[in-house]
Parts: sequence; structure tokens; C-alpha cells
Amino acid sequence: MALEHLFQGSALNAVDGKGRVSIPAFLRSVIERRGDARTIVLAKHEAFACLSAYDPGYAALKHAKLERLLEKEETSPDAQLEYQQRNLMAFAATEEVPYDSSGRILMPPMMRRKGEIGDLALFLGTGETFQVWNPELLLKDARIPEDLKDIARFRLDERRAS
Amino acid sequence: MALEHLFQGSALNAVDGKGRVSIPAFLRSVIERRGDARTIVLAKHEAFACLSAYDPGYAALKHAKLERLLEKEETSPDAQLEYQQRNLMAFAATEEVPYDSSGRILMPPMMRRKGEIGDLALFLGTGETFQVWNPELLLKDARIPEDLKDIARFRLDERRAS
DNA sequence: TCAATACCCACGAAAACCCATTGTATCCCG
DNA sequence: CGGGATACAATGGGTTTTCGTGGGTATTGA
Repeated sequence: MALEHLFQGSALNAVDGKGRVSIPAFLRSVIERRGDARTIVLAKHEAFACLSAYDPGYAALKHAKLERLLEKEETSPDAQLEYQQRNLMAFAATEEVPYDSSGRILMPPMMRRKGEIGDLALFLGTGETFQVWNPELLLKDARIPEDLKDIARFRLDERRAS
Repeated sequence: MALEHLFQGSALNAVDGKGRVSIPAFLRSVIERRGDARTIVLAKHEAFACLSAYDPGYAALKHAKLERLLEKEETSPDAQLEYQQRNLMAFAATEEVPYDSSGRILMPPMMRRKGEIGDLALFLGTGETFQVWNPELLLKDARIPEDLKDIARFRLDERRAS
């Protein structure tokens, strides 16, 4: 699975009173090159205190992969259960949200809480997927490289200036 | 078999005094994209204490899959028996119910008992199919990932708040 | 006739949609 | 090379539509 179009770059956008956020245009363009959906899938990131996001096609790909794995292992009860659990996490624990003509989504309240997103959302491209952070949480996370934190600080300053 | 449209997301809806439940709009849209039926098929889930649901087209697909499996294993009496059993479960032990113009089904009493559904129904997308749970039973099930239980709790809180 | 189901309408909250403004980067032409 | 025009991005606010839900009425079938 080598995806042609990769997510990259960073941006810091505001979450307004209604819970709306603009998805950065450079991320949207990747989504639309990968397929014709104007939709993103949101999930809690499995390791970091942030959200993971990708296009619907990527979710389908992930699903197909799981299916093939199951058909190989098959009848083992353990394998069956793990398949069920993964499927639940991959689909029930995610939300698909469309963005409108101006590129905004309505951040679902559940995801907003899972990601502890306040009134600022930091978008980070990570190749196959991208991440959405509360910038303050990123700065606090010891596992995040200092260079990346510098970028977050820069984006914050940039915003304060205007 | 790679289905194009997958069920995903979660929602907690009320079962009213008449036994009616709204199928969440985001699940209905998948059903209607997969075919033109405004109908769902309900079955007892084979592993969990919940119901499994899907569109009528998927039932046909499942049948074809069983057939192919039988042809591979062929004349083994064990395989024959298992085929018969699975076929029975796939068709006799299911109920097909249409939803009305406002997206509600009348939950069949038998299924309601099989799934131990009370006055709240938790819908969970799982890709090819979706599940319908009594939220309390999900919270009690040790095999369900904790992250997913968090989602169930969130949906319950959300409802209490309003 | 009676009970269960299908059909109809009605409401409040939430979400999707539309339009308008601002700032910024880009382009084009003098 | 500079400066005005242009296009697009992000954001604010108002309006319309949809969704989940409750309740009433007709219809059907035993």
C-alpha cells in the first residue's frame, strides 16, 4: 500500500463558537486527489493525545487489510475476536464528517472531547494521515521533538501577531 | 468482496413506547447508497450480546459466500452440516424490517428480546454491517475495548445532558 | 371488534447551507 | 521592479433544512 498523495505541512486554525473548523486547503487538496469525497474520518490517535484524520478511502483500505488477515487465520476463535475488536475500533470509534464548500467541518463534540480540542486546532500532515492537536497538549508532550514544538510555537506567535 | 460503502460512527437513540427506533441518518445513507432498499435485516450477533444489522443486498452476498465455501470443502459431511446450520442462521433467524419516511423501524419483539434492547439502542458501525446494543450490556462485556466503552458512556452522558 | 401496525403531522434542537468580510498570496502590466 | 488588481483562504453570522422524537389517526388482519 503505497499512497500516491501524502499529507504534509502544518497549520493552526480557529474553532468557532459553533464548533466549526477550516480544514487547511493543502490537506483538502490531498483528500480530493485521493478520491472524490469531500469528507474526512476522525479518530482518537492510538498513542498521542490528539486526533488522527484521513480520507474515507484510506478507511476502506484499512478494512480490506483486516478482512484478508481474517481469511488467512480464519477459524481460530482468538483471531475472530480480535477481528471484531479491531473492526469496532476502526469504524464505531470513528466519525465521518463532510466539509462544506468553504472547507469547514463541524467538529463532532465527542471527538472534540477525545482530542481535548479547545478554540485552536493544530493540523499536522504525517503522510498517509494527518493529526489534529490542541497545541498546548503538543507542547507539553515529552515525546514530541523540540523542532516540531518550535513549529507549533511559531504558528501560535503568528496568530497572536494579527 | 470489497464493499464500497461502509458503516461507521455511533449513535444512541430512544426506543419509544410503540417500539419504534430511528435508524441514524448516517447509517441509512449507506444502506441507500448500497442499493435502493429502505429496509434493514436484523439478526442476533454470533459472538456478542447484541444485534447485527445490514442491508438486504449484503444478505445475498453472505449467501453467495457460504455457497462458495461449501463448494470448496465439498462432500465432507461435516461441511454439509455446517453449511445447513449457517444457512439457517443467516436466513431463518433474521428479520427484515422496512423503515418509514422518517427513518424509523418498528423493532420486532423477538429481536428486541434477543438483543435485550430496552428503551435505548446504541448503534455502532462496523464496516460491512452495524450493531445494535443495549448500552448497559456493552459496558458489561469484558471483550469490548475500553475506548469503545468510553464512547458509549459519552453517548449516554450526552443524552442525560439534554 | 380489537389489537397491532402503518401513515400523518408537528415540534425543538442541531446541522447544513448561503452570503459577506477580511487578510494574504499571486499575477499582470506598466 | 513596484503597485494595483485578482483569486483564494479563513472566518463570522444569519437562514433554511434535516433529524430525532412524540403523539394522533387511519388501516389492516386475525
